[in-house]
Amino acid sequence: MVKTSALPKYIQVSEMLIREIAAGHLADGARLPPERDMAEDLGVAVGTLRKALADIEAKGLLERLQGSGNYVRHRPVVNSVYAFFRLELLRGGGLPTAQVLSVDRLAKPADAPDFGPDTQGHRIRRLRSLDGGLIALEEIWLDGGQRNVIGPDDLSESLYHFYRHQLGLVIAAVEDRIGVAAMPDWTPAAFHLRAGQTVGYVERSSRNAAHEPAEFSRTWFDPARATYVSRMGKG
Amino acid sequence: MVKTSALPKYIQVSEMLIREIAAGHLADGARLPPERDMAEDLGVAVGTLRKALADIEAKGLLERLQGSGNYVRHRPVVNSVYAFFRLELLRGGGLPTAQVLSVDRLAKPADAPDFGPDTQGHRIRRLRSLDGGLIALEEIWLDGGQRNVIGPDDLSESLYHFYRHQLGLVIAAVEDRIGVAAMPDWTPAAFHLRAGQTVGYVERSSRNAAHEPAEFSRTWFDPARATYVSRMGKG
DNA sequence: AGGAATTTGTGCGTATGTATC
DNA sequence: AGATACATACGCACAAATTCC
Repeated sequence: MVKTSALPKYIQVSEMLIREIAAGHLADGARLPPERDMAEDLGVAVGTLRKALADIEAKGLLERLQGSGNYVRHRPVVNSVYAFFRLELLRGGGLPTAQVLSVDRLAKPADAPDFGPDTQGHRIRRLRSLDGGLIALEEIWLDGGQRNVIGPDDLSESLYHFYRHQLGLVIAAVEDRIGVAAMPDWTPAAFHLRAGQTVGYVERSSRNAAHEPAEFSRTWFDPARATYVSRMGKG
Repeated sequence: MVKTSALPKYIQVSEMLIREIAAGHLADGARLPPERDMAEDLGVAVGTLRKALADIEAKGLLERLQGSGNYVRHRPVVNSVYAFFRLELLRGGGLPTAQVLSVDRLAKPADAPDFGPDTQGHRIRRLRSLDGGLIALEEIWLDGGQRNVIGPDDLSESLYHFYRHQLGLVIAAVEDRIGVAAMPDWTPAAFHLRAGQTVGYVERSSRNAAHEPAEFSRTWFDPARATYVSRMGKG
């Protein structure tokens, strides 16, 4: 029995449009076609498209003006609890993208905190960029029991949609520990920093809705190009 | 010519419900009637009510659970935003103390972001410890208009007690930017690190209840002894 | 200046999907 | 397994804001 359970249409549409913006196909300031035309082209109802556009607006990538149109605004993508913890360019903002380097099923590292019952884990290594410039290296660990096999193709744009819909995992709480560390020995040649260099370092532990450890990650970021931002409170 | 143009229904509904919650007519944890029943009672369409409920949820006063119901969440104010941001020993925890080094009224530094209208500011420099061991240097700036004179004796252990009771200042939101920097040139001889050494660095901007910039601080911490911790989410 | 055309916002009703109890 | 309740999706009509002739 196959469990398909596709994402809601309005999310498919909003992610597609966000990718279009991120890829530069929709330039900053560009005006989208009228909603009714777009909806017809995409084969969805106007209300569905409007919900997608409202999502994109909430992420700060779109400005919607009654009587005028929908305008692309290049800004950082924001979602859920992760809105409060993110890497930004030193001047603020930056459009984030990520590239998966490898996905492996390995024994858990001894120095990692608990993130599930299994003795093995899935290790995902990613290169992270802001506005197209490399700014961080990232290693994410998921418990081996979550799934037998994960391939790079499973991880499209949004890691958290993969968690949510492929693993049934909803991140309910995160704790970040920020400090200073040396770049790891797997730093790719493409990166502008070398193994051993001192950089900013973030260790994250995530918990699922039942408050059980579910994810562990470490991020090494270039403090000359990016800063780590936490926000809390109103507005 | 009078322009009446009543507010949209969904806003009228959400404001009415928010007043009900604020007045205590809807207790914390209370479950609202099913959406169809409420919509009928209020004389609006289900979609309109749902839009109102989504607004209230966005304000944090309501939790919407598919298949279960809509639940009132009475959270007047987050009383301690600082609970989520703190320095800890590497092994976790540690009892925090602070020692005021100096308090001066000076022209604001050029590289500081906005923290009030005045051209001068109060600069507080502190040594911070965990379990008695020095772990950080801190510099806090308050707007000069807050008060004419601040002496070291005004600042006992709790800086936020001083803000609250002496200045009438309630911190409603904070943003932290974390990275790597060099120890400043005013590093006291008593500290175990020297000026110029690379350490962890936090810049904090705080806002008062009116969302106006109110405080600015920078903290240099020893990454070999302490880590900066952010928490977000349930639990 | 003004009015028509365009475009997004609001509101309604209904059918179906999905999670919870 | 069935009932309940919220989520998604569709389509339509009209209002409000902007733009353009």
